[in-house]
Formats: sequence, C-alpha cells, structure tokens
Amino acid sequence: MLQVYNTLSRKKEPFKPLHEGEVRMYVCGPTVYDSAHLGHARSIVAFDVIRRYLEYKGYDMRFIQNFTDIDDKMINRAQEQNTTTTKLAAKYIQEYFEDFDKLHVKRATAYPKATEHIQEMIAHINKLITKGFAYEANGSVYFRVSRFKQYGRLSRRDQGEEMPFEQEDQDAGVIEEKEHPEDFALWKVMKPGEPSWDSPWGKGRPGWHIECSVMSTKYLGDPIDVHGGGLDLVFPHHENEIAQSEALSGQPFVRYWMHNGFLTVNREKMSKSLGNFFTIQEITAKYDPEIVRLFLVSSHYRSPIDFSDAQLEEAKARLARIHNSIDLIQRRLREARVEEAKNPRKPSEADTKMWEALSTFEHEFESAMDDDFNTPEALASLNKFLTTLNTMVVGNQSVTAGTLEKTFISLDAVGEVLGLYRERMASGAADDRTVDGLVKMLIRIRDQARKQKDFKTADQVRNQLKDLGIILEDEKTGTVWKWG
RNA sequence: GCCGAGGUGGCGGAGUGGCCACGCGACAGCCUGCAGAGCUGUUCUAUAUGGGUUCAAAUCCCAUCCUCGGCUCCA
Repeated sequence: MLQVYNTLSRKKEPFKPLHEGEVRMYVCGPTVYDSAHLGHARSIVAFDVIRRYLEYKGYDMRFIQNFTDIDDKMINRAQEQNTTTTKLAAKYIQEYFEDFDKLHVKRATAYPKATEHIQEMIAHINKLITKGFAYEANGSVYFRVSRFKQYGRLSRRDQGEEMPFEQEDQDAGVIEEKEHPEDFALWKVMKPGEPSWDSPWGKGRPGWHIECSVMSTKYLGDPIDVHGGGLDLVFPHHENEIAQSEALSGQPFVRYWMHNGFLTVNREKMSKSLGNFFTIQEITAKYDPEIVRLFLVSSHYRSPIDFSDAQLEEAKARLARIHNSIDLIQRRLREARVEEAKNPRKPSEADTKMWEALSTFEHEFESAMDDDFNTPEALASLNKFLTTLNTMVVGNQSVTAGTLEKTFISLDAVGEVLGLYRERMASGAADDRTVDGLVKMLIRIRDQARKQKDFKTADQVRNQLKDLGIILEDEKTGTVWKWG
C-alpha cells in the first residue's frame, strides 16, 4: 500500500486518489524569466519519479504543470533586455523543454500559462469579492486573510503573527491600501509601461498565487489529489492558494500536499539571489544528463541534497556499474538465444535462483517506492539484484534465455520508473551487424595470437580497436566487445 | 523572535526498538598473459553530546550543543 507524506498533516498517509484508478496532480512550475538551474531539476525530477511510479502502479495520470509568464520578475527582465514578457517567456519555455527532455522528464498532460487564463482569474476574483473574501483598493484587489479562519494551517502559522522585520519590497502605497499587512494581492493595478489586461477594476495583472488556484481547478477539478512543489512554496504561495480556493468552494482544495527538499551548494540553498546556482545547461555540458538524474534520485525527495563535483563523480561511477550489468545481460541473452536455437534447454537450478532473486528485487523495489517514494532504498534493491545477476551471469551461463528475458523486462520496468538506463538497454539490441561481424573477426585473429603467446599482436589489436571506441574484454567464456 | 527539518562509517546515503542497508573511495584476495569487468573480504565495535526507559535503542523520553531552511521573489 502506497504511503505518501502529506505536508498538511506532517504524516505519511495511505494514498487513495479521489477517482478510482486515476490520479490528478498539479505541480508548480517555474517563472520563465531565466534558465532553469539544478534546483529546479531537483523538484521537476522528484515529481517526475512520483508520476512515473504512480503510472507503474497502474493509475492514469492527469498531470498539470504551469508556467508563470507574468509577474514582477518577468516584467523587470523584459525591460532589462528590451523585449516583451511574451518573447521572454517563449524563449525560456523552449529552453525548459530542451533541458528537461535531456533529463528524461516525461511531459505533463498540459502546461498552462498564467496569461492564457486571465479571464478565469478575473471571474474567480469577482466571486471572492462578492462573498466578502476580497476587496478592491485603488485598482488592486486583495484577499482578506482575516475572513479565512483556517489561514496558516498548511504552514503552521498563527494568524496575525508579527514579522520581526520590515517588508521593504512593498511600496508604502501598497501597505497603506491593504486592510492588513498579511492580505495578499489577487490583482495588481497597472504601473506605467507594464503589460496589462482589462478588468472590472481597471487595467492590471493577476497576482502570483491566483493562477495556480484557477488553472488547477480548470484542468483537474476540485479537489485534486496531489499538489506539489518546492518546500519554499509552502508559505506563502500554497497557503494563499488554499485560501483563495477554499474560500469559494468550502471544501479541501488538495488532498495530498507534497513538497521536495532543497538542493544546496556548500550546504546553502541554491538560488538566484545567492548567486550560487548552476544551470542545467552548464551541468549537462560537463556530465551526462543520466548521471545528473541518478545523482538527483540518490536521496529521498524530501531530504536536502548537497551538490558538488565529487557527488557527480560518484554518480558517474554508480551509473557505470549499472550500465556494465546491462551490457552483460544483453550479451548473455544474445548468446543464450543462439545456443538454445540449436540445443533447446529446460530451466535448471540456476534459473530457480534467478527467479527468486528477481522476485525479491521486485518486492523490495515496490516496498521502497510504496514508502513515500523512497528512491535511495529502491536503488539499494537494484544494486543488490545486480550483484546477484553479475554473479550468476558472469559465473556460469546455465541460465536460460527465457529467464534472462524475464530479468530484462523487470529491469526495464524499474528503469522506466526511475527514468534511468533504458537507453542503454535499447542500444545493445541495435548493434550494427557489420561492425559486430568485423569486430568478431578481429577477436578471432587476436585469439590465435594469444594462443601462440604473441601478446604483442594481441595487445595491438585491442589497443587499436580502443582508439576506434571499441573495448575488448576477455571473459572466461570468450572475448566480448562493447562501445567505449 | 516565531515555525520547520536535520546531525549516521574516509565520503554519499537508507533505516522508528533486537538481524542486514546500499553505494563511492581505499586496500587485499579470486579470476586473468596483462588490462578491464565481475565476485569475495577488509576499512565498518558508524549512528552530535550527556542522561534516562528497556532484557535489548541509530530508532522511545529528557536536556544540551551544532547545522540548515521558511517567515521577502524562490523548485
């Protein structure tokens, strides 16, 4: 039974979606004013794995992720670059997809943008005003926090709590026109030169929080099963979403609130304001995206991960181990098929052992993932299984092709959930036949040299092939080759 | 100030009462003409500190110290 940690209750809860067999999930996406950095990847990959595991469990996913394409940062950046917010958004949305395709993040069902839902937001705000949950002041509209009793429930804050510091980012005018300092903007009056939309309160633009309430409900209904995002969104963003949505609906907006932990650099949060961020493009130029992904899923999604080159080097070594095992099983499978075409075989004791290991692996993998998507433990189960697999497959070849095929299918399913190593599994099958034939011919020549103790020639063959990107490895049962 | 998360071996990182993570690194052995891969073992009497509960604690309780995060745009 899948257990999910719910930020609202601060507990793991059994997961039961509202609609049988279907999960509706919304994740807060980025504001598209700049390149995505590794901190974004942390969040996006975490929810990608969650999504993939829910699919593994057989649920149909309706998964929405928004792009915030209008806010202060968008406006400022567009002005700096002498462009429009629309162009700016288009540029970074395109880049976003390039980055996350590389990281093997599956596409969401849809990626709605704030600017495409202005009318719905206005309608929502209007209803809030009618019901007394919001008020207009000088062309802006604010949510009246004091009217919403449960405010602060998600972030565990008391209403009216005093802040020990000044809220300097807001104009004196804004502070003055609000009934209470904690009231937040639903609609912001237009300032000169800013993009704006017509509304019953004059020209302006939506506040940040309202888009998620409106788009979530539009695409997924109310309530939804899962709403996710980074830990830093708990307050004020998600708290405000709850207020805006539940004030109208009178029922819980979200059934499971899920938040991922931060990615840190030298144990400090990676963020633009600290200037300690690395973009996904920078990292993937240096490390294969699959290594980056393995690094990201190597700790639990709620834990902090500290980023460093040493960490990525470790992930690289760990990925190599996984790739080696996959190469191994692929080769053995090919061989076993050829052999068994000539001499059909029945499963032996070795096969029984493999089936047992396989069933243990599947069971351990699922219990790990059922426990609030515990990917490090899931990877541990994979590692354990790979050790058994390596021992069996390197040690003897008595396992039948059928067993190897079963193994392959299981590994593939797990790889699909984690978003790892599936390309490696696919690539082996597509080895070029001519190359394979040529390399095998050279292996036979080298074998003759080795038998005659002519190691000079043997090494020459191996070294020259290595220069061409082909690695020869001598195994008990003969020499095999792979792309280096 | 208020709220929250956490301190596990050389490193990363799981684990909510008894057994065991898992990996990376290092070293050794097996295999090998050599190399690689793989396997085995060692590093490993690891669980911030001090008390307490218990037959038994990384895990429960109390206290202390330390780190990080949120409270302001943030994944």
